[in-house]
Amino acid sequence: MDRYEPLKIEEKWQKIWEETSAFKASEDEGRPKMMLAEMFPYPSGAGLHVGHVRNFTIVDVLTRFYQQQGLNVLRPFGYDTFGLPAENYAIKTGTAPQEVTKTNIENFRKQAKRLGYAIDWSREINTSDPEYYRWTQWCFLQLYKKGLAYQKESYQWWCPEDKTVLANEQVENGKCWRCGHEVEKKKMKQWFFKITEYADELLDEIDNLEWPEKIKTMQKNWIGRSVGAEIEFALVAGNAFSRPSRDNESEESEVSPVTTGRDERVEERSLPATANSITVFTTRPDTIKGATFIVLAPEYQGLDYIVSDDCKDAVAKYKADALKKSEIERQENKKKTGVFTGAYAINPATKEKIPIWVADYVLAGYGTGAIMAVPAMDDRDREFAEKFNLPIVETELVDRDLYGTPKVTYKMRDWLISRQRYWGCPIPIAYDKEGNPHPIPEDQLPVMIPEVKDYQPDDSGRSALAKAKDWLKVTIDGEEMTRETDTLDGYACSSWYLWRYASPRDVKAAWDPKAISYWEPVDYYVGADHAVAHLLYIRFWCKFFADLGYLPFREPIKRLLYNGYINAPDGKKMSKSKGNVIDPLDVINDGYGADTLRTYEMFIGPYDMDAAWDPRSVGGAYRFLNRCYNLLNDVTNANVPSRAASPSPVATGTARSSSRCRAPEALDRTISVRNKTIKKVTEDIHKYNFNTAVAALMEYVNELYKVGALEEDLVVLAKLLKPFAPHLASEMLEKLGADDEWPKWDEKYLVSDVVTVVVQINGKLRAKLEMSADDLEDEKKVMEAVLSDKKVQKYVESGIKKQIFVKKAKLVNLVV
RNA sequence: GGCCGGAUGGCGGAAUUGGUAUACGCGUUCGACUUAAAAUCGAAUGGAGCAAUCCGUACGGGUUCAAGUCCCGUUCCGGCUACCA
Repeated sequence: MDRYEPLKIEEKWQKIWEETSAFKASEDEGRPKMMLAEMFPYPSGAGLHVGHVRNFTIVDVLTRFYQQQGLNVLRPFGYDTFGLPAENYAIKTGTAPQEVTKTNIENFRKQAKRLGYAIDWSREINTSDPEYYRWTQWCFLQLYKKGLAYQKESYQWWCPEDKTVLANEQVENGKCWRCGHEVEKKKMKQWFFKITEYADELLDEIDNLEWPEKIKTMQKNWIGRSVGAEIEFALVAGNAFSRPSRDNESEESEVSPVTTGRDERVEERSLPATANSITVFTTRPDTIKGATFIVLAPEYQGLDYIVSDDCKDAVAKYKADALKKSEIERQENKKKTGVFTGAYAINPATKEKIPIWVADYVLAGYGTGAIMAVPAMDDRDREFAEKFNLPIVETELVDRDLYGTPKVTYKMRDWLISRQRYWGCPIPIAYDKEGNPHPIPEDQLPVMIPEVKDYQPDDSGRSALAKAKDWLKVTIDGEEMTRETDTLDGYACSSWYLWRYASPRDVKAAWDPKAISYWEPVDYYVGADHAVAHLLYIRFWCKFFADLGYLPFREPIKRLLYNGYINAPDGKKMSKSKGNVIDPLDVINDGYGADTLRTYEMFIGPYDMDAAWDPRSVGGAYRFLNRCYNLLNDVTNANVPSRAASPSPVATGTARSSSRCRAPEALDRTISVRNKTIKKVTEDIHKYNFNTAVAALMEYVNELYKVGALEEDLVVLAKLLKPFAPHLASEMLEKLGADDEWPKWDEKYLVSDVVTVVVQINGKLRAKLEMSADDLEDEKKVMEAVLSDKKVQKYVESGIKKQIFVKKAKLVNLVV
């Protein structure tokens, strides 16, 4: 009698899948398609994480489920390889990131294969492969041509110690995540993508997506559309037209690092600088009669024009203080501060003269940087008014359009894509002698990443690309130019990779229109991160390339599944420094095998909730698969004496070709359970309830252990098991001589002849009666049976006030 | 501060959407097999009680024949966001 040896079985099937290219997909107009993908991983040196396994296994369960249902399924795989870790490693060791990346990919691929994923390996992609990033550069040029890639001055986080720009998430409490040095803002000319151009469509189409509500809400909030009005408040003559004595232009360019604390939103806006009026933005123009003062942001451009002489010093001091305050200080201290400018404006609705104040609770980067304060309606305005004794008047509402012009504003800013880093996709731009940008001609792509010896960035604020002196020189249309040394944000590389999967080896185009229109949009996209950034950027690019005619759809992802994290047994995040990391390969190699690991991670809890790893529960998944294997043994070796140590009915009561071993009732019961299981597992997978699908399979196996298994029971078991434990299931199906076609259930086996009726007295369970299903149809018969029950009679001696019969629930409730 | 989720045995979690609370798994206990252990198989397992029964889904109310599920209030926990006018 053989034992369940997962590593042996898994090696065998992985070899078969590899040699037969079992999951290679190709377009077939005659068959319905299904495309699934996970958010492709960054191949770190640490290899696969149990979190990857959960993510990839969800995709794999769905992939195999639909394969077994006969769909033409594409499940590709790729690597998101640009990024800081490889660059840091290069700086530390002098090893080229290309080398590190190559090693890491090989390791990831090997590990993913050990998990038995149904991947079409011929479609593997890697964003740092020149054959890939030439098309990333092509995408950039399309955006550039349409004016959606542009340059402007902007402030960025800068670590003076590491001499590098930092992304927002690399700044922790105002300090560099690597060296702990306090970061500062540095003004640099930066490239942006004009995502705001698509703000409305990105927002409006969210509601049509089959995405988790959580993600949809986050995207809506991020875009942050506010419908309101801009209203002009005339300044009171006398203080309105005095030009400031000194030229403040130079000062303006030094100050006003307007930031919002959000990624990629470091930016300043061109603020209105009118000298005789102030334009405010409000979502409540109807409350204008309650506007008793105006507040300007400290950075408000033109502020100096309106300040009265006696207030100049106070305003200048307040402004200087506000600008000196760090981001953290401004975020932490929410107490209202501000100063009077000495100026007044006229409320167009009430014709009242109202004072103009400066306060840092008004943000320069949003709206016009000026607000009309309605303390009777707005909590912040009220707090400010109370603190500075400004008038608070109850307001009657007026028509919204009476005094202003309708205006829509967004919280979302354009996407900053410049990175002063070596290990990224070079921006395909060169500058002429005057410093004007020129696109690199498409036939000169890719702009290769130059080889350098030293990857460390320096004080110049330029990436290490600047050190490749020869590479910097380029001739375009006979003119000598200098290349851009910034690289693209990694999110640019991942904004189109799903389309590359359709024709990954295409040398003529980024993607093949025919292949794209067959496979995409993606049916299922599964990930645990990037709720806003990546998932918004890819939607943006999709709309852009649809407008250009390159894509036949405007939304790239039909259904999104957002899975939870797997934490350490103590409930904390796994991390190398805490030493609580579970290595999935260790779990496999310990003898449990990949099927156990996969099944366990699907059983661990609802897929979208965080879960804590429980080493002991892994054994539970293993025992379950072991029981499946033992059933297989019993059925295929029916004439062999039973396991010596196991006098279970399975071993003694089953035979390959005979149902005589089971009593007729047991046979009926098994048919019913089998059909119920098919239904439950099928419906659960459709609802992504992978944990209860596995539980249903466990129940099924428990039942087969009790009453004995027939060949047909095991064929069904193996088919249903295959998405979760494909190696074992394949082995079972092979031994049973069956295909893997997804089984169907028959409703007629789901209804049983005998039903249990529950009797409640005053809502409390008091008795259970067995009854024929036919009798249940007749309320009179049911009540007769209920009232003749001795236990029930005991409770109803005092008489029945009311009786309720619920057929659907097979329940009777008696009120006494 | 705002928005969105949660709270069920010793633990992870089920519950047909108002109808038998605790499926399935882990753990624990007992039994079988074994020289023994592991593995495997079987049984039990919310709490109190000899029992009949009573109490149990964070807490306090309510609606209902019937509430884990619906409504009102409270307390914790998690996520996102953070003065966005």
